[in-house]
Amino acid sequence: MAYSYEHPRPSVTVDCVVFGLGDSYDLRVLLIERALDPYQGFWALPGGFVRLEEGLEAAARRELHEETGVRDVFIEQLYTFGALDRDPRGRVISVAYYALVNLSEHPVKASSDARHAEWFKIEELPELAFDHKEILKKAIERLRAKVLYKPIGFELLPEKFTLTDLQKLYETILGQKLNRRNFRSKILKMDLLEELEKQTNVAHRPALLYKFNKEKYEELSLREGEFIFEIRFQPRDGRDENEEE
Amino acid sequence: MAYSYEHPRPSVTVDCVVFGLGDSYDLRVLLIERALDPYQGFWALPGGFVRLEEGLEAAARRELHEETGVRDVFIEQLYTFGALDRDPRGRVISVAYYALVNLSEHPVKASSDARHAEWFKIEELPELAFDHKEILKKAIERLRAKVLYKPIGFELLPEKFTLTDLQKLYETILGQKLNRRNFRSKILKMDLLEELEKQTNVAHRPALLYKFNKEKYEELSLREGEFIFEIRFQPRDGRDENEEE
DNA sequence: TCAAAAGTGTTTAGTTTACACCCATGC
DNA sequence: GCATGGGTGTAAACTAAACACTTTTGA
Repeated sequence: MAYSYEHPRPSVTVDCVVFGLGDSYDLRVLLIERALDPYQGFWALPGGFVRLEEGLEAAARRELHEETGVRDVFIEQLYTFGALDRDPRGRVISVAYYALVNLSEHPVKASSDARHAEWFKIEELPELAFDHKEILKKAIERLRAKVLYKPIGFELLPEKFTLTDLQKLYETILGQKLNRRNFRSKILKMDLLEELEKQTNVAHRPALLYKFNKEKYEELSLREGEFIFEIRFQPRDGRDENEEE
Repeated sequence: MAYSYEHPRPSVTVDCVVFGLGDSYDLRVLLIERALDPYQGFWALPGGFVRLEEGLEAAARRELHEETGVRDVFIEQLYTFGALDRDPRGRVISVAYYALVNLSEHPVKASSDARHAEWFKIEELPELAFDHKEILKKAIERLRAKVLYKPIGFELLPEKFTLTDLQKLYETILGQKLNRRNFRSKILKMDLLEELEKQTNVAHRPALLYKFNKEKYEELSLREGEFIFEIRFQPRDGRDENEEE
C-alpha cells in the first residue's frame, strides 16, 4: 500500500534520551543496538516513526516501551532536530524527549523482542547512530539546567531515599562536590520531604529515609512567585570535614 | 505531481511567535490574517510548511519574512506541537519558534504580498486559528522564565536604551513593579552594559544611553559557573519613593 | 571496639532590601 | 521657575558559606 501526497513530506520520528543513576551514582543513558539498516550494529537512542494516529509523547512512550521495556516514567519534550542530513534515508525530523527513571526498577530488559538494550555510563559512550550524540548532549544540558529549578531529580531515585542519596545525585549531575551540612539544611528548609523510617541493615548509623512530597510542591508552585524551588551553590572547592588535623 | 511513500506521513509546519514591545512598554505579538481556507479570516501566527530542502529554523525565518517582512531577528525553537486534531486538514505537526524584535524597527509591513500582518497587545488578542492560543501561551511562559536567566530582553529594545527602558521591559514581562535603585545597581553590577552618550531633547534630565555588550556576555558565560546572569527580585509591593508624606 | 556514614549548630561574610533627596533639562 | 524623570549611598535584614565533633549501627 502506498500513500500519495501533493507535496513532498518529511518523515517524523521520536527519540528518547533515558537517564538513570548507576550504583555509584553515575549518570547513565539507555541505548539500543540497531538491528536494521542505517547504522546497523551501532548504538542508538530508542525511538522510531510517529504513527498518524498517535500523539508525539505517546509515540515516544510507545517506542520506549517496545524497544526497552521501560514504561510509565517521567518524560518531557526536549527539542526537535531537523538538519537536512541527519538521516541517510532522507529528510527525517525527530522530536526528541528525555526521560528520567529509577534505574534499579528498570534494569536491562531481557531483550524480549530481540532488540538489545543496555545502560551506558555517560562518560563511556560508544559511537552513536545518526545525530544522537548531539541529541544526548542537549539532553544533558537540559537536565543540568533544569535540576536547579525543578524538582525532577527525584525521578532518578527510588521512592524512599536518604539525603545522602539525593546529595550524591546532585553532585553527579552538577559535576561538583557539595557541602553536606549546607545541602541538608537547604533541602530540608524547603519542607518538601516527608520523613519516613530509618534505614536498616547498614553497617553504620542508619540514615532517615525520605519521600518527595510532590502534591505539596505542586500546590506551592501554583502560588506564583511566593515559592521558588532552587538548588544552587556557589562553585566550591570540594573539601569538607577533612578528618584529622 | 504527486509524492508517494510506503507509510503515511504527517505534514510538518513551523509557526513563529514574534514578540515586540509597544510604545507604552506593553508586550505585543505579530499576527497575520489568514487568507486561505482552514480558519480563513482568523488571525494566526505566521508560519507554514517546511520544505524538504531547508532546515527547521530556516523554514521559520523564511515564513516569517514572507508573511510579515520581518527578518534577521533573534529566533529560538520553542516546542513542537503534534496533537492529533490540531489541524482540520489532517495530521500536521508544527515546530514552533519564538522571536524577539524591536518593534519600532519592524512596524506593520505594507502588506506587500496581500497578506495582512498586525501587532496585537498580549491582553487584547483576537480569536486565533488552530492551537495558536496554546502555542502563544507556551511562548509567553518561556519568555517570562528565560528573561530571568538569559539576557534576551535586550532583543526587544533598540540598540541604545536607557536603564528606565530596560526596567520597564522587565516590569512588563514579569508583570511586577521593580525598585529603581535596586534594579539599576543589579544591572550595572553585572558590568555588561556599555555607557554611551546622553539622551537629547527630553523635557527632563537626560538619561544615559546604554548598549548591551553581547561579546562580553558570551565570553563570560563560557567560564562555567563563574558568572551567572540573573535578574530576579523578591515579589514586591510596587511601592517606591512615594513622594510627599 | 572498630569502621563507616549520619547527624547537627554557630559564626562570619556576603548579598539583598528598603528608603529620600538633589539634578539636569525643555517648556 | 516648574514639571518631569534621572541619578545616587547607606544601614539593616537576611541568606549562604564555612567548619568539627558526636552518634548509631553492623561486623
